[in-house]
Amino acid sequence: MGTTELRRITMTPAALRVREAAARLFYERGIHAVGVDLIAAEAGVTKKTLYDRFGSKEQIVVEYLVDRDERWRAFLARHLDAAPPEPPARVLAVFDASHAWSRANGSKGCSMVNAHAEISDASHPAYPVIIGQKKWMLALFTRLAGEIAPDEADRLGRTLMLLNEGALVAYGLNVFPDPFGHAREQARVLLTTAGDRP
Amino acid sequence: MGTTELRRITMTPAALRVREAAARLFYERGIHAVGVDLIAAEAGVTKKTLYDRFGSKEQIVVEYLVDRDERWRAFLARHLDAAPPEPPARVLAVFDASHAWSRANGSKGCSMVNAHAEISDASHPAYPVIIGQKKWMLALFTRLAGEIAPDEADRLGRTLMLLNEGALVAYGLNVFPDPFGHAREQARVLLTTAGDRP
DNA sequence: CCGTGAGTATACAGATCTGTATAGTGAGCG
DNA sequence: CGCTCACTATACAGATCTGTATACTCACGG
Repeated sequence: MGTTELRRITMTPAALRVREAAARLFYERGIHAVGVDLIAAEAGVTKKTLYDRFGSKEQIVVEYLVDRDERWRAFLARHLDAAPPEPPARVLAVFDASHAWSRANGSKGCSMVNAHAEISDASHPAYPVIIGQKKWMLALFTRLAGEIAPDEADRLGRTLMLLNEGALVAYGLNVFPDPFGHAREQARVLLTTAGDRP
Repeated sequence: MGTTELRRITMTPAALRVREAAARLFYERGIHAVGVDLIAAEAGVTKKTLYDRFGSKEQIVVEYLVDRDERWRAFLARHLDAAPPEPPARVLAVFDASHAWSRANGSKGCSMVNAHAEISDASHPAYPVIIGQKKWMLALFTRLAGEIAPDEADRLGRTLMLLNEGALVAYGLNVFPDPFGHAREQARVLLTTAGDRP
């Protein structure tokens, strides 16, 4: 029931440097705009090594996105562990995590959404990774909302999802200042009125 | 005060076919993944003609996005003209327009957001077009919200913006069914409670 | 009737793309 | 010692990328 299966490539030090360089370049310039020669050069590695480890550029893309997904989930888990136990505060902690993540990882929006824009085929191995993260986020929001207003969990979870995704876009495109703060405040209001009239 | 200036290329029939083919290919496969040879072939035009009209691939990208922007604004204006004059109904008409537009134009999300993901340089001539459309949408939402609750126009406009952008992403990635319907309903609730307690 | 402009057809330049081949180095280990 | 493994260095294959050059057709307008 995991998000993906395979992906059993040995992460040698050189492979880690490749994934690191690819992650930065893919995110900043886009996947198709970055060639394997550049990735190898930035990683301080020959193309031979790169292909020995990953086998194809497509596999590098998959490793990039899977790693990004795992990092985000761990990052979010840390924020949730540090949050107060009250359910509404835990929801707000998700928006705080999104904000902190975006500030730390650059302002080009969501890696998954950006990758999706460059992948035409739904049979691409990176596809389930992208969709999986969004479904997982919706499930998380819905679960947290269910601890506040069980019979409105679906509606609230979806609304929180829209606010968070909207904030990610607004942050990346600099539409207005502090979109995560705004989304967080709107989420707070939403949960307050939902919890007050059960 | 217009969004852009130049863009004075003569749109001959062949040029129109080029822009049409490029628009479809760019949106479905991504900008960097599509070459000018393919665009010319799909448009039934030689590369000579393509370069005589546009001069560069970059210019084709700009024309693609400017045209998309103009089409969307005209499309939205038609929906707003057909909507009831009551301000809340006009806000909901924006979400209906987004829904109809997305249904008609494919499920790869927002052209502007996708293009932004592939453009690294902020000095790219397409940049102001992308940012311009989002700022314009925020201004529209804020103006419409101002006719309902003037002293909350900014807050409501921004929240409506997040709901709409979030729905665009959720629709493109198929996160849950009918995100525009959901966003529209949440907007309705938001405007009702805002209008009721001035 | 002659020039202009939009278009076709084809070939090519030079760079860059993904991916592979050959040959060799050096460290760890049984 | 000898084997494996991670890695370097270099060259190249074949395709595709953006962009240009040459030579031609055809319609229209002064």
